[in-house]
Amino acid sequence: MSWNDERVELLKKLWSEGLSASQIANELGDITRNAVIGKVHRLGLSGRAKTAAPAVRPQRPTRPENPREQSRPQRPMTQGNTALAAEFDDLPEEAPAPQPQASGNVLPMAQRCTIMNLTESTCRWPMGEPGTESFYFCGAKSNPGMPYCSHHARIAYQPVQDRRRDRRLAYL
DNA sequence: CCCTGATTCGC
DNA sequence: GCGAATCAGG
Repeated sequence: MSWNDERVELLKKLWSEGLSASQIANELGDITRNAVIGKVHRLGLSGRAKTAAPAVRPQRPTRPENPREQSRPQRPMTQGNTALAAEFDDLPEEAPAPQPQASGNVLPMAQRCTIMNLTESTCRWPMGEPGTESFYFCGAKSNPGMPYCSHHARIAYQPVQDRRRDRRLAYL
């Protein structure tokens, strides 16, 4: 399949809505996320919702030799749109009761992810003993719609893991 | 290991 | 222009 106007338009829409490349690829069908990303770049709509400027120069270390290295002019990077209003669609009632690990040594207080530090995208896997000073949260990056990071989500939802990222595609 | 976007380059 | 392969990272 190729990029007709409809597909490009849908791509723009979904991309601006904050869907990931693979989600969009999945939606368009018969296309990979690489194709989507490539198209996005060609269309010049890359770079949405970045918090800080990483400023890492690309650098392709192991590639077939590249004779002339051209200096790259540091793109201005106009980014906005930081917040993607995330709503809790459904925190599962079948909430797993993860067993907190009672370990001897815990993170220093300064690094702990407390309830105050939790955001939409921080893993809420409890660590330490609840109700005590040693209690905190995993705090790693959680997956969209999930209260846990991918690691802990695996532990949490072992048998049934039906729901995925298809919720928002229901109306299409 | 799952995922994310970014980049390069042969086609 | 296209996108697989690759890179860098969460």
